[in-house]
Amino acid sequence: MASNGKMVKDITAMDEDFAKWYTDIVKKAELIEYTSVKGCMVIRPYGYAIWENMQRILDGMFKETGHENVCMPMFIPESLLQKEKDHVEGFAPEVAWVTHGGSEKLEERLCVRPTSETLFCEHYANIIHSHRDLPKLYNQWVSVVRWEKTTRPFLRSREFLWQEGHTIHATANEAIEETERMLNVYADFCENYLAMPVIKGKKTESDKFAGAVSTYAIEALMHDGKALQAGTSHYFGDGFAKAFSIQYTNKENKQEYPHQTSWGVTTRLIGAIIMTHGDDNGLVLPPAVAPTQLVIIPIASHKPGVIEKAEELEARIKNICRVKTDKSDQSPGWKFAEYEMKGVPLRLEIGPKDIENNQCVIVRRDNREKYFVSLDELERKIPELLAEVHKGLYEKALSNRENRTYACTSIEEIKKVLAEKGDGFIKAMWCEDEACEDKVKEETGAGSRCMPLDQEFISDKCVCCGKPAKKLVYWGKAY
RNA sequence: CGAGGUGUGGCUCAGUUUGGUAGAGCACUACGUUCGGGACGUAGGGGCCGCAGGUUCAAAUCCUGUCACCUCGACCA
Repeated sequence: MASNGKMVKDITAMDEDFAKWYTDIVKKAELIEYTSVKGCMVIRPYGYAIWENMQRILDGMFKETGHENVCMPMFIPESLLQKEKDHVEGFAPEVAWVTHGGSEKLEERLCVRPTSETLFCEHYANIIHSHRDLPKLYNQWVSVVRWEKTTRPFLRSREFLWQEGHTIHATANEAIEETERMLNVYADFCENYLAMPVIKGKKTESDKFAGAVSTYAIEALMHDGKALQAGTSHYFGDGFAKAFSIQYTNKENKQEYPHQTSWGVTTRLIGAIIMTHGDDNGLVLPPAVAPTQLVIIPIASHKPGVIEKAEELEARIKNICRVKTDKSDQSPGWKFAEYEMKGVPLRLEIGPKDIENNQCVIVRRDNREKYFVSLDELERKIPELLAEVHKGLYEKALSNRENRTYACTSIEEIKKVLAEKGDGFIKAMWCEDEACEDKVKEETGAGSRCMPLDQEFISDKCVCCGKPAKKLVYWGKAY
């Protein structure tokens, strides 16, 4: 029982308060516990159950798109990591090295995987010989390690859980299609299961994944106005294939280099949920991934018949939602606060008065709306309310994003908007010159987030240099 | 790695200026009364005051060193 006291003040306040609010939730909702290894966290059962639900849903989506799960080693020999130049340059600063096996020094040190492209490539080189061997559509659920300097639970930890999809195709087009397909799967997942609206877009050249030809991402806006990259999908071209000598014989009996992709989402999505839906009373979980979707709280449970009725209801509704009954001897008020802190979407109160009237009280977590529901109606009403909670969360998040998205046509305007209205997404045109991209970030603090797939026209001039603009870019401060 | 800050029961902190028996609230344990928004009473358990030296009759408090963590920069799913 970790929860105690009230939440830390207004979440819309300054950065520092927001950070405090966030770390408060991860502790009090019993999502994580810190460890003696800096930047590494224990994901507690409640937090892990959220991840398990995400895994189950995503895995189903991956199977539907024809992907198979595999498992690569945790260690990458240094020579293997170094085969692709851009890739190693991007990751070298943040990898952890294994230098000893037992008491003996290793001849070649091994890095703890920060991502597994190189391992997949080595494997592809072994198994791909003919066009008949393509495509290969793989995915793995593992943890990776990146030796970050500053860390924050779920958003940036030194070890984190993720899924990484890796695919290899005969043609560039097929690989590009795969890259876009998986980006859409992620967007679908975020919007329809996590109730979190996202912007689908392409990263700028300077913001690409190390070794990629192009990187796509979904970007979400947290309710403090900062952007969070919620998932990425990369197209590699044949760069890795060349570096790792992956070749196949095509139908004309010629040697060809295949084209690759990779894509991933991480436990960072849990952080995204906290910062998208959470409020002053704690966590708010989207029903699709909530470990408990409905908690039954008996009122005056010492009185005859109350516990029995609660148990009876639990048995009845356990087939239609994930339900739990709290029979502990805490006071009802304590329990209300506790399950609000933990973000349980629906609360069902059942007490002597209700039993007398053959009804119960159901309260929504997202807006605290109260419903008196006849006990005969539960099977119909509960799924309906869960769907409404999802809808309510999505709409609230969407309107927050819309209210915090500003179209600007000059650096001065960006500065003014950010100063007057606070952080958010800035929509502005760009000439595709990296110098302008850097200058906008330097002067306003807002970096380029992505070039949305749905391009809009705001002006024909670059927000920075005034030369002809080529792309609409979303800019923002990011986690 | 640069700049600031903080280390005192599980948590949040007071006490440090001016050295003199280690404190509070919450949490925890037991029993009883409660129960529709974080209940109440009674009794209890839990500390080398981050660590190491020094000054002193006496150090959480003063001095020196050291370590850890946090915030802000730079880097990042």
